[in-house]
Amino acid sequence: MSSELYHNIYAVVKSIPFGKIATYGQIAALAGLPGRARQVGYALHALPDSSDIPWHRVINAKGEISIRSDPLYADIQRHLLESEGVVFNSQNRIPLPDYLWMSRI
DNA sequence: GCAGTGACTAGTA
DNA sequence: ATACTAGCCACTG
Repeated sequence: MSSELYHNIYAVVKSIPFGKIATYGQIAALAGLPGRARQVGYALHALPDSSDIPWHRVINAKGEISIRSDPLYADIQRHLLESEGVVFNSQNRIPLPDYLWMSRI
């Protein structure tokens, strides 16, 4: 099932540049779903692995990788991000001001 | 149709 | 810094 809003979410995620990240809340707001960050997570969850959507560039508001039912994906996501030059700090977090796609200001 | 779940977030303590 | 809470709403059984 692919509603127009889901399509919108995917379009926004696709527009995140290489080496940059965005939060679920940002994606929701840009896709016309202010305050519905959970729906972004659900939309990405419904994505097939073969998708060309850069889902790994979406992280939570703390700069951490959100764990799915299968924790294996956290490793995959981290690896994908590191291959794009994203550096994690000592707490396994991404310094948001350094890599955030769009400023929160 | 109702209740539980979840790749979330901002607020409060 | 961590822990808990309310709000959020599509999806699932």
